[in-house]
Amino acid sequence: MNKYIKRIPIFSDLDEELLEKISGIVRIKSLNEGDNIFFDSEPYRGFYAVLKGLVKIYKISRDGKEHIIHIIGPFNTFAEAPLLENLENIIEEDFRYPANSMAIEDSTEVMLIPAMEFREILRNDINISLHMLSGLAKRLKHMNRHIEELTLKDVTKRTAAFILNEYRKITNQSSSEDKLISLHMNRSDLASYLGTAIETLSRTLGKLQSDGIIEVTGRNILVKELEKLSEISSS
Amino acid sequence: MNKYIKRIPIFSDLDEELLEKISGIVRIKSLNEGDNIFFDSEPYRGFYAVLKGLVKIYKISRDGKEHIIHIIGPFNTFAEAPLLENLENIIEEDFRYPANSMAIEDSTEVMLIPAMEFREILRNDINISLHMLSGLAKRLKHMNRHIEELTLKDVTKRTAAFILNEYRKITNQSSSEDKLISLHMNRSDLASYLGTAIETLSRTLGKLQSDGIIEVTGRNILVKELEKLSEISSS
DNA sequence: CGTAACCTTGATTAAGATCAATTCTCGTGG
DNA sequence: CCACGAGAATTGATCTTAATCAAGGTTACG
Repeated sequence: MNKYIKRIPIFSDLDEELLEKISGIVRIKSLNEGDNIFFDSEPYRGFYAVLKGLVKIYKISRDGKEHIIHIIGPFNTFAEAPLLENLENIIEEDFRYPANSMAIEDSTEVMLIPAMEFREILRNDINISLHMLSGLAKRLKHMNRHIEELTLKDVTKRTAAFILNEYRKITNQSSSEDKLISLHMNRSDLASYLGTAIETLSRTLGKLQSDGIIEVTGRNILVKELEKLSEISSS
Repeated sequence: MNKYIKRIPIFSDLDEELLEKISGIVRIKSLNEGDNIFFDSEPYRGFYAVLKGLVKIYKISRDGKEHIIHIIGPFNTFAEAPLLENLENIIEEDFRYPANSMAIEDSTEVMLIPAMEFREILRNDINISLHMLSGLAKRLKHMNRHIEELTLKDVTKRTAAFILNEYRKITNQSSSEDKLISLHMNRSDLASYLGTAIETLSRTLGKLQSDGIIEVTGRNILVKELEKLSEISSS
């Protein structure tokens, strides 16, 4: 059995037998930065879980620009919607991935959970479906916040909110005094996720640094004034 | 039994006995435009379904401005997230509504599905949870599109996309030749939903009208050039 | 070292927010 | 039935933010 499978929220708390069954249908894929996972409109195979690394979900606009909608980290799932949207019908051909996805870190690992097989499991186990409900609800909440931020806030506020969020992620899991955040991605991806231009992001980070609130070194950010950062993001 | 209950997707296809049970726990509320349903941070009672009319979900930013995140029409549900997010724990006191909600049409009717009672039903019936999964997945998709639009498109494109979407809703349900769309809401709400200012929306609608693409009369919009509208929204 | 990708900084421009002033609409009471 | 007033919508002028265009500077890696 894959050693990471239990750490994926929707599969936690399942009995061994079921976990074995799921382990039997999944496929692991190793990727490097820039490796594609699926393309927009490609036939739907199933959904994914990130085991290691970082994955971006993005769309390409008419003028060829890339726009990142989500960034998915370890033990989070993505692309479940096509599977869940239509659990009754089995007309598999019509299902397509609704966006593109790509690894944005080297040695990223993802797990494919094939749609057909998983649908059967889902229909027979209420626990999984309850877990998935809870997972989707959390995602909804996260997206609500994202929408809120995109409409309510200017680039500086959005950037501060992002850094703050990363900071909290780190301090939550490791109780070390280390306030150093690693972005794990380049300026281009971060700018796209924050809905701004690379140049604007660069200037914004520069401003936050010259104000003594953060210290930027390449892809690392050291938070110096947590209070001020929080103040900016929610003013 | 409430006559509308079967038209709510998550309750469709359930057997009569279960429907009776659900009917027994829900509460109907009649509202007029401007009537509040719940406030941000208010203790969570349960989720809602719109039976008639229109409801907005919104946040108030620090500077006192209102920002509409969703607009919910008949037979759609809202505020399920707090219930689903934490199905195991019963620590009800910590649950709060994550935003405000208000009726934006006269004689709106909503149905409250109380959290405690419904949780029990959900745990015992796999059909409901599968339906809810499918409902949430659709919502996710819709939100994805909304995020996409907010980041990818300028106000004109967003406005065109909105009108196009309303147009399709109408032509899907009634096969009449009537291309007249009713907004069912004032400029302020629409502007907020589209993430722009009232004045900008007004100018944008004016421009689309003077270009002969639509015809605006108060809250009604007549689509004159469907092709061009579609062209604008996706250029 | 050399080159390409990445990042930063500067100057200019465009979209849309904001402020301000009218006009329109509609409900109410004389 | 008309006049009035308030809220809603439009129109105009100005200002701000951030996108775009352009040029250097840094870093990583063969």
